[in-house]
Amino acid sequence: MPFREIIPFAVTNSENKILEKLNPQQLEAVTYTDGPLLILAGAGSGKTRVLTHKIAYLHTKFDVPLHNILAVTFTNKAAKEMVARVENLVGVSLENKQNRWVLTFHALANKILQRHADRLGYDKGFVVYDSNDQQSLIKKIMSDLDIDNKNTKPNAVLGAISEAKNKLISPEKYEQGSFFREVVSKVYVEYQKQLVRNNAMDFDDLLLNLLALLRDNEDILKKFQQQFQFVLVDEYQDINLPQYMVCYLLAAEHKRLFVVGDIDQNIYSWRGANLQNILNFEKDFPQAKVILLEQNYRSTSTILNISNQLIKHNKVRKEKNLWTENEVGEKAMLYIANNEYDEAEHVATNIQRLLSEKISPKEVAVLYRTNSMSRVLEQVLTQYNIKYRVYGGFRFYERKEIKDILAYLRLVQNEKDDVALMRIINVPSRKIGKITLQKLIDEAAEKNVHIIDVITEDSAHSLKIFKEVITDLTIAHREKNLPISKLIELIMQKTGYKEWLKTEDSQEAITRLENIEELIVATQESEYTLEEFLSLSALMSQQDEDVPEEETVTLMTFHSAKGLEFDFVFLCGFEENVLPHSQSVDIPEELEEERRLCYVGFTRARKRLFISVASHRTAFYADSRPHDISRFFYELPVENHISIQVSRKLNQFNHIITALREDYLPDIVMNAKVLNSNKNVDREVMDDKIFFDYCEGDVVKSAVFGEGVIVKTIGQGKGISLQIRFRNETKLILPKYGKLEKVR
DNA sequence: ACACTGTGAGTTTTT
DNA sequence: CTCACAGTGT
Repeated sequence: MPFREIIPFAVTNSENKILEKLNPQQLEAVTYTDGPLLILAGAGSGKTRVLTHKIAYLHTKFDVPLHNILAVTFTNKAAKEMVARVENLVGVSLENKQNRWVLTFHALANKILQRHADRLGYDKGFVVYDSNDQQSLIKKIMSDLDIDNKNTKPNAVLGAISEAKNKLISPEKYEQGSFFREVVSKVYVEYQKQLVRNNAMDFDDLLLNLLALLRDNEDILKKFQQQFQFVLVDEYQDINLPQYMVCYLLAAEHKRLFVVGDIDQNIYSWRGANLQNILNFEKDFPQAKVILLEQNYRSTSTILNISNQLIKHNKVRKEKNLWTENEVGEKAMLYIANNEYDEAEHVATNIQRLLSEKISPKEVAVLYRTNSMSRVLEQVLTQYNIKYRVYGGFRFYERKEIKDILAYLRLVQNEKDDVALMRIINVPSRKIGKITLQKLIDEAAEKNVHIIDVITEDSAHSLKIFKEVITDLTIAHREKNLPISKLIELIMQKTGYKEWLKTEDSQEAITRLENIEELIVATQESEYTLEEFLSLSALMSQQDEDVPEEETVTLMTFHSAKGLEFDFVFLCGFEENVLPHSQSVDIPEELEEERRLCYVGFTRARKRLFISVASHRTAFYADSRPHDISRFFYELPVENHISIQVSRKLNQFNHIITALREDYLPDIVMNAKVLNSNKNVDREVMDDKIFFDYCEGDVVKSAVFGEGVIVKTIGQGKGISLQIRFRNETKLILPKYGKLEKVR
């Protein structure tokens, strides 16, 4: 029976508040309750709004208790925001975490499993292993199995195992077929065994175990199916197979599964997110209703047109037509820089200009494809005195000292946690070296017990002391029921960690102490049990940390920008082999993902887009290499949408300019000094190759061939060609085409 | 046990 | 180039 017929209510005032200001499609999406619903929500079309209003609507109109509504997101940040917005709408606090079911997939799994893990053979207080813990366990296993970790890298093995897990392939069913897969297969079996032995789950296990729990325990499944009368899922395009199955199972009873997603914003398929789940929604749920949210409230029509044109080139998608009533706004700017420093200076000067126009730095974001690109930007922004914050770098909970303290806490809570023990048995130094530890590991493996168990009366003094400390802490925790902050202080004291850092007396040690102090303060306010705190800290990322609201510009990767929006967005490195990334250009599916990534970048901007290209870029070890403009450029509407500007440091024979000028000449604004290059040549232009006085015997450096000596010069000025002897070969080079630097 | 040196590898990363 | 780690030397 359709849900709305069960409990008809009159329209109330609060309901009005919830439903007003929604457009017709949003209204339909919010009020539809009859069955499975797929909401295809374009960028900036009010997807979070629909989700939160839907929860509020169900609660207010039908009196559905909030704990009967499950809302799943991918990030803590999204969950947090959703909670805040629902609270605001219904005027009720969702404070009670027991009854709050607006959370991430992993938090959902953790919450259910902490209650029922015994059904799967785990103890109650299992711990969650983060990627660092995973890595150390894999390394330990590979060393146990005598696998050479030079040729087979632990990280690659871990990746393969995770991939298998996401495809629901168990260790037993893992197909071998190659040397690498053989290794993975062996490690996988052992890895899984040891996780269970350590009473630990990795991120993938959380989902797999939740799935197993629901699949194999009718009573538990029924209980949650009945509890969750409504299941809402955010970012459905990013869902993987286990997540999909969890949703399917939980919603099987009431069939009220409401999912929101945007195929064009799937950028995590390399982590197991599978577009098929959203593409097949209507097949999986034949009675499903589909609603398209196509009105964009975020960006200018210029930005939207550019984005739409780009994403049209993808084959794997569902056609939609994102439109807006917003104004046309300013044209996007495409800046062609000489190199990455030039690019960064362009970014910095433009930010400076924006800030001088009283624009808040919080409304400015600088996006790039790879983290390594942030270095030059940071350097130049610092020079320009522009305050910035790099989003996504190190997580607080990933700092060494924090992980050490957490490892102690974990050991106190679960002495089976061998990975935690291995981490801190010699931190601070107790003169327990690799050899000693390896002996313990081997002995434990032999007797099939945990490392701590093989430390006995007969063990070395240092080992006994260590075990004693852990036992003391455990007793203190169990019997005195200490709050976590007090327990951390006790750990600092008893383990000598505090003493160790204090005697070190370096700036680094001081920072570490401060970080631990911060952790103590943070835990003072929480009422979590140790168990809850530990799983929570593993499921936390830096995006969730409460960073004091500062007036700074934001730097981040395209990936981390998803879900955010800014008035002004700078997209750096709009180049072949950067965006699309070199490792994606040959694979059609990955190329489409790169295009989606670019689309995500574009659609972050509300008011104006600044795109930049560096005609030369230094990557890692290599010399500065010529880069071509991204193929995506040729997919954009340039006329009326993009104004192209060229750095004064470039000459008109630059490879990018030559490639572009026929088509785009009218749009290109070359710097006057370059166009009038014969007069008034300034230093920057002098530095550039075509005005160079080349002589025989000069040593020059080519980006492609390295250093060489000029053997012969032919011609003069711009048209000069040079015969150059490089290390292994002699080449005829026309300096106007390739980058050539004078060495001496 | 620890410090030093040489080698190799280096997209993206919601949890 | 720069970081991480394995291997060597004291």
